[in-house]
Amino acid sequence: MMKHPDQTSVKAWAQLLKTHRFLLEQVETDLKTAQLPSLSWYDVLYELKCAGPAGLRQYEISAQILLNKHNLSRLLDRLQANGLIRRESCPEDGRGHCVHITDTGTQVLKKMWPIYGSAIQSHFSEHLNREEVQQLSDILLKLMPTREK
Amino acid sequence: MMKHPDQTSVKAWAQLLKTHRFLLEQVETDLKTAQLPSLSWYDVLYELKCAGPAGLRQYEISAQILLNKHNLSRLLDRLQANGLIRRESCPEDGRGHCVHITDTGTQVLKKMWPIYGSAIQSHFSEHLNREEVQQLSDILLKLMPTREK
DNA sequence: GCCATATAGTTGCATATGCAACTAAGCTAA
DNA sequence: TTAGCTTAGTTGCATATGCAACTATATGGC
Repeated sequence: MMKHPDQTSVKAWAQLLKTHRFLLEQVETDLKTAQLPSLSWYDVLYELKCAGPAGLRQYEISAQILLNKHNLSRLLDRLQANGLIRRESCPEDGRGHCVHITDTGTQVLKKMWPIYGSAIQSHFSEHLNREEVQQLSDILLKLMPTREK
Repeated sequence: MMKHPDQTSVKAWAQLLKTHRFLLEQVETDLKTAQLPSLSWYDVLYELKCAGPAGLRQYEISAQILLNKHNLSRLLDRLQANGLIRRESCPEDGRGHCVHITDTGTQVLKKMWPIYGSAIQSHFSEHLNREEVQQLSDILLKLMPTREK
């Protein structure tokens, strides 16, 4: 026997989908207008930047940005073709690759942030007060799986 | 001069993207497992169902589900090819079409809801209390453009 | 060591999306 | 009326995504 959600929950869910779609479109448009790559590129470059010189394995990036491995593989192809990342063979695991951000990649990341940041500001933060931002963040976090050790 | 978002806002924004991606994947998987069509089909069918016998113009659907016209056009192609909707020429406007849901479409919608509903329940509502659901809904709504008359 | 099985990543194919150009019909105003 | 602009919807092309099958290496039991 399946439990079904109440009306309020359904509305909230629908609102989540709709608002997300709306905001994403705004932000992507801002990036495109500034002739910058899309968010998915930013995500990968950002993770690699945070990882530092050690780089990341593909499955780590995959887990981090919630993109499945086949799509990540091809996203990395594109990034590599544009010289923003480098794949190196992995000493500890012959199957895998260590992915590193290149200098060009770092520069692209630097160029993207002002636009991306101000898009977040103007489409998102500007419409909420401190408390709302915090509440939203907390609630969304509760919907994600708890990371077991 | 561009204003930039504070750290908390950026975290909340990132959480929005991530949680959305995570939940969508869960729900789509549930639908696929039950051998049902994807959410985008549901969205269209649902809007048409609500519209009743008068049907909807494509631009109305487009505005409602925030899907641009070219993609909607092809989504409708697929729905029509599967016999779930009907496009009729529009008496008031020779350029446009009136889109109607078929009986088959209504049946598909009916079959989808139990799965979709219980997916919303298990991946979404179940993890939040009443107050959180309401807060989330309200906050998300504030991020959407205010419908001017 | 050797087999079965699991994991990392890639590739082929079908489908979905974004963008720009297009057709066709309505609207406005001289 | 008709010329110029706008709107509704479709189509071609490039790109992105999902799914399943594949290669290659690693791991665990015997």
